[in-house]
Amino acid sequence: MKAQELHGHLDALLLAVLEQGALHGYAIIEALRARSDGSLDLPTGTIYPALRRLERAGHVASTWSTVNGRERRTYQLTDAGRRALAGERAGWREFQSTVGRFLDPGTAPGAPV
Amino acid sequence: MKAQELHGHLDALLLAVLEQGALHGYAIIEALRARSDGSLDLPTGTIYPALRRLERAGHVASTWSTVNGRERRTYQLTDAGRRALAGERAGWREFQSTVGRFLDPGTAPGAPV
DNA sequence: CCTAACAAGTAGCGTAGCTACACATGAAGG
DNA sequence: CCTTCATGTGTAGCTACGCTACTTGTTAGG
Repeated sequence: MKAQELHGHLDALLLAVLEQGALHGYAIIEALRARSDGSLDLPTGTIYPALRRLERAGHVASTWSTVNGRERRTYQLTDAGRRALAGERAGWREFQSTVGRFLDPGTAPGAPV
Repeated sequence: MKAQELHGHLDALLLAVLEQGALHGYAIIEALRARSDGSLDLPTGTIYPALRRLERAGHVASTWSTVNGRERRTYQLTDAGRRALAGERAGWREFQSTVGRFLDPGTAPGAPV
């Protein structure tokens, strides 16, 4: 999948992944790849800056820990992040229904696929 | 709707609108606004360059005409454009399903909205 | 006359994901 | 022992693309 299409939706994906439990950056990349069956294979140069953006926005918080001599920065959702995720979900639904109206002819929004 | 999210999907929307018949730039903007119930209100600075991109790519062709003393540039889908639209539709479905896997099931475990 | 709607267009900006690096440790293999 | 790979974090610079703000021109209405 062309990952450029993610533009504007990556934050939502990161928040959604972290919703199921705190993870460190590298694990987030693997989680995205696993849960998307390999469709989403995002480079570190995309994920790390995105996580710092989310932290600066207060949507995630990070804590350092050392595992096997390696430094890990584990990210967890904040309350604000959880609220942001809800907003992102609403935005996604609107986006999906709006674009779908043009690209999914015949598929009524809300109808079971 | 935040229109920035369109990133990478605008071409598909334009092709989809032109699929139903040739239109000039201004009319395309109005068609997008109408068919999206006002959600998509795109500025000319977005549409005109996008149409020239599509023309350069060979996905649309344009013809000038004069209506009421006003110059109109009418765009119509080419065969390549029709094929491109089919590809964009496939891409959209994949994108939708991939992102949806992260953002859609979230409402299930909590409370039905 | 002046403003608003119609119609097309460009220059320059900002956001954000990508490429290509650098750096460090631990495990595996020759 | 040394190399290579997987793990793990991070930055600098590039590029794509939609947006803001502007210009040009015609017709219609107050």
